[in-house]
Amino acid sequence: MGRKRLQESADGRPTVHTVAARAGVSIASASRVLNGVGGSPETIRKVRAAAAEVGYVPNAIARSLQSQRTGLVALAVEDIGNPVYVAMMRAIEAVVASSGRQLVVHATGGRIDNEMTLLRRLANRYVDGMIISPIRVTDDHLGALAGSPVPVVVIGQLGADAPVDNVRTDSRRGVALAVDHLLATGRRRIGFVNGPLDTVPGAARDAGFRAALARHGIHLDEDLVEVGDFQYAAGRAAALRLLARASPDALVCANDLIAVGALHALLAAGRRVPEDVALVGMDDTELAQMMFPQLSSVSLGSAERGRRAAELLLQRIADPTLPPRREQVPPSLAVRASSGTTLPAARPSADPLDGPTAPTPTHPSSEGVTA
Amino acid sequence: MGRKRLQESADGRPTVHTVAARAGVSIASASRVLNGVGGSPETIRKVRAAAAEVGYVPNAIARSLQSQRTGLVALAVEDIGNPVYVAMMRAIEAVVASSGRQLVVHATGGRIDNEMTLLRRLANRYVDGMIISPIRVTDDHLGALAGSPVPVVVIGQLGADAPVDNVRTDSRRGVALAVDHLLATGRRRIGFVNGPLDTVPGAARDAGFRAALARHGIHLDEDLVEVGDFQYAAGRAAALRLLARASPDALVCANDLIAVGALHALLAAGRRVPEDVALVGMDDTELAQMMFPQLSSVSLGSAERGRRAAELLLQRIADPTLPPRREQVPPSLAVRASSGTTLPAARPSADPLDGPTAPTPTHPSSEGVTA
DNA sequence: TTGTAGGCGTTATCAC
DNA sequence: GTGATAACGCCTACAA
Repeated sequence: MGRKRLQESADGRPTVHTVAARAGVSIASASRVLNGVGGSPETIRKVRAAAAEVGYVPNAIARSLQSQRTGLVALAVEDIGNPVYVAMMRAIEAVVASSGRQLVVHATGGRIDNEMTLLRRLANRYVDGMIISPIRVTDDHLGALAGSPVPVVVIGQLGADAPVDNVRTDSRRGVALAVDHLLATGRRRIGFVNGPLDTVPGAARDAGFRAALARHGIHLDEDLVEVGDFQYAAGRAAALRLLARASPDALVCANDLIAVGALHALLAAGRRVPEDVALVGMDDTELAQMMFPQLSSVSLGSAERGRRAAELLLQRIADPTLPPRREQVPPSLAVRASSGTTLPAARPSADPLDGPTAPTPTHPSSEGVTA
Repeated sequence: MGRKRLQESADGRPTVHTVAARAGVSIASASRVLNGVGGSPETIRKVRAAAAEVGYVPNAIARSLQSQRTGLVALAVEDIGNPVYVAMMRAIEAVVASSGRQLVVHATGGRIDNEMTLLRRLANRYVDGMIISPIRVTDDHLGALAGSPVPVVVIGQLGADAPVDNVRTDSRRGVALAVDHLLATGRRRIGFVNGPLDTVPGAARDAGFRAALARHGIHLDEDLVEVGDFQYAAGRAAALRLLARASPDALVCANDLIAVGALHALLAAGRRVPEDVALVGMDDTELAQMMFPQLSSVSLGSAERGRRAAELLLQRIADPTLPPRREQVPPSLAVRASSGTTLPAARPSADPLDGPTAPTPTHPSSEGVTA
C-alpha cells in the first residue's frame, strides 16, 4: 500500500508536494506556477522561492506518464563506426535537439532480429518515434513498420507501396555517376567492389553498375567484380582478390569504407592512384577527404536524408494522421584526386586535382550506405 | 478530474486493466502473472491468453515511475565522429546491454556549458546513470559531479581528491612511449602536434612530451611544437605550419585524427613516411590501421576504459553507497609501418621494428583522447 | 486565482 | 492465491 503521501520522493528529493508545502499553497498551484501557467504574483513569488530553496527539479518520468511522451527519439543504424552514419546521426541530432528532444542510438549490426526486437520494443513507448535505416528488408519488417504503435521513418529503399514514411536516394544512379565519370576520363577496365548482394544497397549498386556499363555498350568481365561486406577489412581483402586475377584501371567501391580498404590494397600492391588505377567511393564521408590521395566519392546525401527523415518524424509525431510520405535525395559526384586524371593525356591545367569539381555536394560531410 | 478508469489507455492501447478484465481477474493478479510472480495455473493461462489476444505490451514509462529506474544510461563525449569514442561507446554498449539497459549518447562538442546542462538534467531522472568524458574540467564540473543525484562515472583525469568514480589512463607516459621509441630508432628532431593546451589531455600530453625529451637530455626546439584542436583538419593545418618552419624527422601527434591529418600534410609535401619523417599517433583507433602506411599509435586503452567505466557505473547503480573508486589503464605502443624503420642503420635483427613490439594492446580496436 | 480530486499505467502491500 | 487499494510524481478538469 505504501506510506501516506509524504512531501518528498522516495529517495529524499523534493517533489511538487515539497515545494507546495514550503510555499504554503496547494500542489495544483505549485504545479501551475512551475509550468508558467497562472498564479497570482504573490503565489508565483512564493512558489519560485520555495522551489529554488529546496532545489526542485521536475521528474521526467512522472511528467512523461502524464503527457504520454518521453521526449526521446530513437535512431537505428547498422554500424555506428561507419562515418556515413555519424553524418546522418549528426544531422538528425540537430533537428531532434531543436525540438527539445534527445536521440537514442541503436546499432543493429545489420541483423534483422535485432531490428525486429527494437521495433517490438517500440510498443512499450520508451521513445516517441524512431528512424531506422535497415540494409535488409523482409516482409516481417514491413509488417512491423506498418503496424508500429509509434511513428517510424525509414531511411532507405522500401517496397513502392509500403505505407511508411520513407526517405531514399538513388544509389543505382549514384553508381552510374561514378562509371560515367571514369569512362569519360578514359578508363576502360572498371572494377567494382560491392557489399553483400542480399542487402538492399548491395543489390541496387550491383544493378546500377551493370546497367551503367551496358548503357555504354561495355561487356562486363566478371573477374572485375568482387563482393565483401561494407567494412574496411572486407574492402581491402576483396580488392586484393580482384587485383590478383584482373588488371583494372579503375575501381568503384560500394562505400567509402570499402574504398579506403581498396586504396590500402592498391598502394600496398605498388599501384599508383590515380595514375595506374582510379578509385571512386560512395557516401562521400569525411574519410574520403582524409585519404591521400583524397578519394572521389558519390554523395548519397546522407546528412540531407537524415535531416529530412527527422523532419518527417517530428511532423508525424505532431500529427499521426498524416498520410505516408516519400522523399528522394539525388546522388551527386565529388571528383577528387583519386580519379582526377584523364588517362590517355593528362590535362591538369584548368582542373586542379585537389578538391571537388563536378556537382559540389552542399555539405562537406558524409553520406549513406543505404538504398 | 478525468473520466472514470477505462480499460484501455488514452490512445486506445491495452493496459493491465484490459488484460485483467478480459481474463476475468483483478489487475493485481494480471500484473503478477505478467511479471511471472505467483498465480495459479488457471489464472496464468487466462491472463496469458488475454494478454496475447489484445496484444498487451507493458508501458515502460509507467513501469519506470513505479520502479524509479529508466533502464537508460547516458554517455557524454566530445565528438561522436572521433573513432576513439566509437570504440569506447561500443565497449560501454556491450556492458550496458548485458544488464538489460540502453545507452543514450550525447555529443558535447567539448563545451562545458553543454556538459553542465547534461549534468543538471540528470536531476530529472531521465537516466539511471551517466558516463562522461570531459576534456576540460572546471570547479563547477567537480561540484556538479560530486553533487549529482544519479551515479556518474568520469573517464579521464580528475583532481586527485574528487569524490567521483573515475577511470583514467596515463597519457603522459603514453607520449613518453612514443618519444622513447622514436629516439631508439634514431630520430633526433621530433616534432609534436598537440590539441588545445587548455584541455586536460592537451596539457598532459604537452607535459609528457617535454618531460620525455628532457629525460633524454634533449633540448626542445619550440619550432617543432604545434597546437590545433583534436580534429583532422586542424592536425593537417598544424602539421603544414610546422613543416614550413622546421624539419622534423619524426612527428608525435596527440591523437589519431591529428596524425591522419599530419600524414596527409607530409605526403602532400612530398615527404616519405617513415623514411623522411616517422609518425606516431595516439589512441590507436581503427583509423590508424586504415592508413597507408599504417600508423604507429599509442593505445590509451579506450575500449578497456569504457568497459571498466560501465562496470563501475552498474555497480554504483546497484549500490549507491559504494566509496568512490579510481581505476587506471596503462598505455601501450603499437608500432607499425609509419615509424617502423631505424634511421641511421637499420638493424632488423633482434628488434623487429614492424608489427607491435612493446606491450601489445589486447584489443585490435581503438583508444581515447582523454587523460 | 485557488484547492480538491482524480488519473496517467504500473507495481506492491495488505488483508482475506 | 487473490483482490482491493495505495502509491510512484506529475498535471489538470472541475468546483469553489
